Amino acid sequence: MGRKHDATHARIVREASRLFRERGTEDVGVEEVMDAAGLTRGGFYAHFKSKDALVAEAVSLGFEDGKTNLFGIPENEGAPWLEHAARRYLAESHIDAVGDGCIVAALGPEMARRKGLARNAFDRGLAEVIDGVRVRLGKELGGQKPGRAPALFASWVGALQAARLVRNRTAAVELLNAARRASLNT
Amino acid sequence: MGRKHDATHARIVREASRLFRERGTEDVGVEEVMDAAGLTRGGFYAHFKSKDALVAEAVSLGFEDGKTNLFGIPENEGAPWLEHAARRYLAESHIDAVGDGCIVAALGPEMARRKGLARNAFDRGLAEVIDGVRVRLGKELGGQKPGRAPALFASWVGALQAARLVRNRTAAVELLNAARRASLNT
DNA sequence: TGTACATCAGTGAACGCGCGTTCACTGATGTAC
DNA sequence: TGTACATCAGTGAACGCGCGTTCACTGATGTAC
Repeated sequence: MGRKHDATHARIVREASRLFRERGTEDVGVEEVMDAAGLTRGGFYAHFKSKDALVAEAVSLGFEDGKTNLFGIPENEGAPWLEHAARRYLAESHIDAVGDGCIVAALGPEMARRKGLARNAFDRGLAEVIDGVRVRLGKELGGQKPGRAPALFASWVGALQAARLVRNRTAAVELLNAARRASLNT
Repeated sequence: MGRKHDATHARIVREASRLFRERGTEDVGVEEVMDAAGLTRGGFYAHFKSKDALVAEAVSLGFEDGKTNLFGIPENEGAPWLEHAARRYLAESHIDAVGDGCIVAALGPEMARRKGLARNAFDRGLAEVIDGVRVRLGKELGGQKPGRAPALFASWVGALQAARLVRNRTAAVELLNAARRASLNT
C-alpha cells in the first residue's frame, strides 16, 4: 500500500465520481471507470471491496467538491454569503458542469432508493452540507428562521435539475435567476 | 387488438409506472413488470416495441397522475389554487407515496441523462405541468410575476426529494412545511 | 556494489448471472356458413 | 345450432451480451546481506 497505490486509488475515485454524476451509477460500469483511470478491469478489487464501496467513496468526494463550491467563498467580501452561494450554485455554467457539479442534483433520487455503503456516505454528506448552510444562514440572519436551511438548499437542487431538463437555454437561465431571487427575498 | 389487449396494455403501463417511480427504470426489468401485471416475459413485445417505448408510456401516465393531483382541485373553493396545490404536493403522505407520487421528483435526473422516446415523453409532460402552473398562477396574481412558475414547481420537486433523503421524519416534514411557507410568501 | 528474494501493482482471461429481445408454439375467442 | 377455420393473446425456452467479480499470473520496485 505505497504512494503509487494511493495515487491510483484517488485517480479511480475522481474519475468514478465524475462519470457517476454524468451518467448515473447504474449506467457506468467498473470497466469504464478503470478505463478512464488508465487501468484494466482486473485491478479494481485491489482497491475496492465492491462497486458499492467505490460509489460510496465517489459520493463522499462529490460532497467534498460541493462543500468547497458552497462554502469556499471569501468571508471578508462585501456581499453576504447567501448571495454569493446562490449566485454560484445557480450559475448557468452549473447546468453543463454535471460531472463536476452538485452530486445531490445529479444523484439525489437514485440515492434515496439505495442501501449500503453508498447510501450511508450520501446521508453523511447531505447532513454536512445542510449543516453548513444552516450555520452560515444563522450568522447572517442573526439566529432567526433557523429552519430555512434545508428547504433553501432543496430549492436550489430542484432548480438546477429543472434547468437541466428544460431544453430552451434562455428559459433554463431564467429559471435559475428566478430561483435565486426567491432565495434572496425573505 | 381487441378490448382485452387494450386492458392488458393499460395494466402493464400502470404497473410499470409505479415500479419505475419506486425503483428507477434501470433497476426494474421487463420480466418484473410483466410479473406485476400477472403475465410472462414473452408477451411483452406484443404490446411494446422496446423497453424504451414502455418507459415512455409509463412516464406519460405518471404526468397524467401528476396533473390530476396538481390541477384536479375544486376551483370554487375558498382558498386560492396555489395554497391547495402546495399543501397537496408538499404533504407528508407524498414522502411515502413514491410509486403514485410525482414522477419528476422520482425520475428527474435520470431522465435528464436519457435520450429516445422516454425522454421525449418526459419533456412533453414537464412542459404541460409547468404551463398548467403558469396559467393558474397568472390567474391568481393577475398577470404579475409571469416567470415564477418553473422555479416554484422546481422548488417543490427539490423539497420532496430532500424530504425523502432525510432520515428523520420530523425534520422531513419541517422541510416540506418550510418549502410551502416559502412558496406562499411573495 | 551486486545478487537474491519478497512484495507490490496491475494484467487479462474466465466465471456466473440477469438483462432485453426473439420466436415457435398453444389454448381461447371470434367469425362464416 | 353446429362445425371449420382464422385470429388473438399469451407462454416458455432460448439467444447474445454486458455486467460485477475472481484468480492465476507477470513485470517492476523495494529490501537484506
